[in-house]
Amino acid sequence: MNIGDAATRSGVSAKMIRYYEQIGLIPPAARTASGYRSYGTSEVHMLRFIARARDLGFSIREITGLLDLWRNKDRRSADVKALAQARVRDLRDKIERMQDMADTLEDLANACAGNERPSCPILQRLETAEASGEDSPARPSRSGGFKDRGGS
Amino acid sequence: MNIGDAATRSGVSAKMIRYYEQIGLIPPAARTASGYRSYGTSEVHMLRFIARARDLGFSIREITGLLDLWRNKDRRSADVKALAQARVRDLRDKIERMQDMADTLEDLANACAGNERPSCPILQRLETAEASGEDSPARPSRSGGFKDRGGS
DNA sequence: TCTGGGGCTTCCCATCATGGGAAGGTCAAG
DNA sequence: CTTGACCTTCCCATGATGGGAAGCCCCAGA
Repeated sequence: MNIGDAATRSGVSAKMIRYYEQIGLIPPAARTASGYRSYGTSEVHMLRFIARARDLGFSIREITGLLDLWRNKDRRSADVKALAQARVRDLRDKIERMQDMADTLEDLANACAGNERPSCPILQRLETAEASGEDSPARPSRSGGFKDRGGS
Repeated sequence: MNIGDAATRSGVSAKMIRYYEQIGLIPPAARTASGYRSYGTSEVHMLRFIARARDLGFSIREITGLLDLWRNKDRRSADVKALAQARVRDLRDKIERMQDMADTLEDLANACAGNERPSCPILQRLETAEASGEDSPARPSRSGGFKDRGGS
């Protein structure tokens, strides 16, 4: 089948299939006499594998490793497990920090009166708490200033 | 203080500070007579806010809105509140999707023996699609939303 | 047999956030 | 005054992905 069919069947865009081939993630596809890429079910299979892994947040680099494990008869499940667990740790950590920020943001919203008066108390607190400039931008003398040599 | 100090104090690299200024995320810094950018504590504070938001996966566009929340004091508090609440909803939604993903991966990892034998359900699962629900036919759609920059 | 439209090819460009590095100006300590 | 760390701008690269142009190919319909 042509690349378009392979794309719709695998869920990987034709552009991406060519890209994956170009960077060596997948081997070069067979070509028809006129130069069209030609795919079979095993290629589509592999592309689906890649699509799934991308969906789960694996980077291309990680997928390279997964593909190696997948294609290798001697693959060790421990390697696969370690990869997945690393991703999970990564995600859990990120989720935790996102929850922190969501909570903060929610507090901020709840502290707002939500009327037509300007300024939320928390916003003011944030500003005045830290906004006290100390250094002054070194005023005059030396008219030298600033050259913008030739930029666009 | 100079950009280097601001960078180390905020956790945003000097490169990124200039970039943020260039794209208008932060206002142009004051300049010394010789052209050096000059920062005060409020700028550092703002940069730290940005760093945290970036770390949590907010896009620059989203951070623009978040910054308006606490930087723009002339806003009606109702607007501030609505904006904050919208962000919170977005955040909770993303958290939920990330949790789904983490759960799926964790299940897969737990089902993996993690030994020298080659059978690991993760690989089979990846082969046969359906990691966590129906998969949409021709729509690649890289699990919407959160960015996964800089991982393990 | 011709023709039109859609699919295929490669190539270049854009994105977003980030970093590397070059070429040159500035500053502060020795 | 020299030196080395720091700053300035500008250009280029990355990783994944998409957009689009120029040109070739294939098949169905007239």
